[in-house]
Amino acid sequence: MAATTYLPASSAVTTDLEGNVVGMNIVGGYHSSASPRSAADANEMKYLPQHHHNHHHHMASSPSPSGHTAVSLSANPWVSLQPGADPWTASMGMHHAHHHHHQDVKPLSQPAEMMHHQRQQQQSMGSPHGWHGPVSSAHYNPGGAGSPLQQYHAAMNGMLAHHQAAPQLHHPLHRDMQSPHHPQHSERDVSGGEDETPTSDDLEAFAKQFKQRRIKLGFTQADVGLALGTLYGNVFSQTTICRFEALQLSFKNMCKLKPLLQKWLEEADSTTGSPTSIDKIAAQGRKRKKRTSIEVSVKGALEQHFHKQPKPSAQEITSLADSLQLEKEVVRVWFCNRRQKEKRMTPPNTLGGDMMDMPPGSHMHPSYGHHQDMHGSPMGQHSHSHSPPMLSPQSMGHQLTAH
DNA sequence: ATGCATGAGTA
DNA sequence: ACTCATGCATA
Repeated sequence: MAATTYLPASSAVTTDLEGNVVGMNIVGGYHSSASPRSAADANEMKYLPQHHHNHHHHMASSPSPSGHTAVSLSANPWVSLQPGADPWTASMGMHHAHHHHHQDVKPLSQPAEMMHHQRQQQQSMGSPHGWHGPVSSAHYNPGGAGSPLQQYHAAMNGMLAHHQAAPQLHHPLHRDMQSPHHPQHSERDVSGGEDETPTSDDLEAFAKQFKQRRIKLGFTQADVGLALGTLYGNVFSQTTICRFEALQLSFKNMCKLKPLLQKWLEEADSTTGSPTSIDKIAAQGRKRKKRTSIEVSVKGALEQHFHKQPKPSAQEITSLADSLQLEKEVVRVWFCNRRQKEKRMTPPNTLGGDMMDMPPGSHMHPSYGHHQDMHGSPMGQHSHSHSPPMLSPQSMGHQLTAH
C-alpha cells in the first residue's frame, strides 16, 4: 500500500536537523539564535498536537570574522530605516476591502493591491499589517538608537501619506507570450543602480555572492527573510531565500527578489555590529493539510506519466489517482508542482522518474521557449566548473523497485 | 534543501 | 482548473 499521509508528529521527535553540510543555514536559524519564540508559541491554535522542542544544543561556532558568536546574536542591519520605502504602506493607508471570511489569520501575506498600474499576474507582496504585534525579543540597542522595531513603527506612521514605493518593485518585465522573442536587457548601469532586467548570469553571480556574504556575516537564510520583512514589509521564509540562492525560482521571481536582497546586503555589511533578531512569525492558525508522503515507487509512476502527459485531464488524474491509491487532489497538485519545477531556472533532473525508454536527446525537455523564460542562456546547466548539483547516485537504476 | 500545499489572479 | 509565488513541514 502506498504510504500516504502519515503522521509523524509524535514520532518525528527524533528528527535531527543537523544533516546539512552547508553549515549554518537552514532551520538552524529557527533556533540557532537563542530566540525563544514564545510569542509564536502563544498561538497554540495550530493543528499540531504537540511540537517537539528537541533542543539539541549545538553551539553555533562563530563563522564571523569578528571572532565572537555572531550567529547566536543574529546581528541585524535594520537599524536604519528609510522613510518611504514601503510598497504596502500605501495599501495600508487605504482601506482595501479585503475578503476575510474565515477566522483564520494569515499575517504573512495580504493581497496588497497595486492600485494604479496593470499587474501582470503578480500578487506577490506579502503585506502583513498584523504581524508586528507579538514580536518582542531581547534585542538590545547598539548605539542607543532605539529599537529597530520602534523606529520602524514610527517611520511607518509618519509616511502613510506619501507613498514612495520601494526601489523598483515594479519590474519592467514583459513576458510577451505573443512575441517570439524579446530583447530583454540592455546595458545595465553597473554604477550602482541595476534597475535593468538582469541577465541570467547576473542573477547567478549575485546569488552566489549573496550567499557567500550572508554566511560571512553570520546570517541564516531565515534571518534574511525576516530582515526583509522589517526593512521593506515583505517577509520571506527561509525557503524562499534558499531557493533564491539556489536559483530555484523562475526568472521573473528572481528578478523581483534581487533588488530586495541586494538592498539588504548593503545594509547588512555596512552595519557592522548589530543587535539581535526578532522572533519569526511562525505559522499559526491555518490548518494545513498534512503533507502527503508519496512513496518512491509511486513517484516513479507519476514521473512516467508526466513524461507522457505533463498536463493530464481531470479524467486522467482521477483514474491515475485511483490506480495509485492517492487522493485526486494530491495527484493534481503533484502535477502542478512538477510543472513548476520544470519551469525553474535550474533544471529539475529527471530524477526519481526513470528514463528507461528515453533516448538521450529525444523528446525530453522543458518548455523553454514558449514564454517568459530567459533569453537564450538557461542557467543551471551552462558551462561552469561544477558538476550538476543533484542527480543522486542512488536514484538511477531503480526506484520502482518498491520495498 | 525540498516535497507537498495554499491562494491570488487568470483564463 | 491552471499558473505562479511562496511557505510549512519534513528529510
